[in-house]
Amino acid sequence: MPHSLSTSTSAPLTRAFYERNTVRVAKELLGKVLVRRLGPVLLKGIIVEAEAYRGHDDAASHAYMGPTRRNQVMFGEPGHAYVYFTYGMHYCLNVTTEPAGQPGAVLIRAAQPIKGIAEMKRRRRVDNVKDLSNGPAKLTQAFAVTSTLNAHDLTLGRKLYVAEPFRPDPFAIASGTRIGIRVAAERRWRFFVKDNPFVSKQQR
DNA sequence: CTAAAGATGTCCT
DNA sequence: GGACATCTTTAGA
Repeated sequence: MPHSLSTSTSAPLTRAFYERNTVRVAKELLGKVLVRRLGPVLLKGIIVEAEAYRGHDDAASHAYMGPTRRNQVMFGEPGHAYVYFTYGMHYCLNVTTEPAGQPGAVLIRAAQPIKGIAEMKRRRRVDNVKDLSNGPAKLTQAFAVTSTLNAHDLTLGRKLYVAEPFRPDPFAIASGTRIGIRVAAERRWRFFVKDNPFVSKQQR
């Protein structure tokens, strides 16, 4: 996995993949390929870090208090993008999980770029590949994800989706506590590819 | 209506 | 290790 250069991918993951327990989906998203289509330009990265956020049982989740205008997509059909704006300047990308009516989302925190790197460098205004998408807001900047993609259906294979890698390399999964939260901080619902240099923070 | 915090990144010391 | 940018959303009055 750490040095996979395969850029071919298969069809988008189906609804059934997302329509399951959020923690499990978070784990299984590791090693999958995030694909962004910008007209003729194709951007791809292997997901190497993700966090699970649930509902009434998860005080750290946006959905903890119930549905609001911002989080409503978390309560909808699984397999859609949940993009929110935070800190007055950053976007974060999630994919929705669990059956419709039941909230859940997985925050995509980091990816290993494998295609469209020049375009990502341009968007990020940095030259080091390791700095392109090793963090949730860096990733959305590199992949050109903003609120216009909120609620986008990820099973259609259009502007944004997730797919199986063509030739997956084996890798080990590690878990840790979620980053940047102040409640429910004991839960180890952050998953990442062990020893992968594109993970945002390796500790814990 | 108002205030406070936020699933962060960058630059500085 | 810490300050700070910057503004939407939300909870609570």
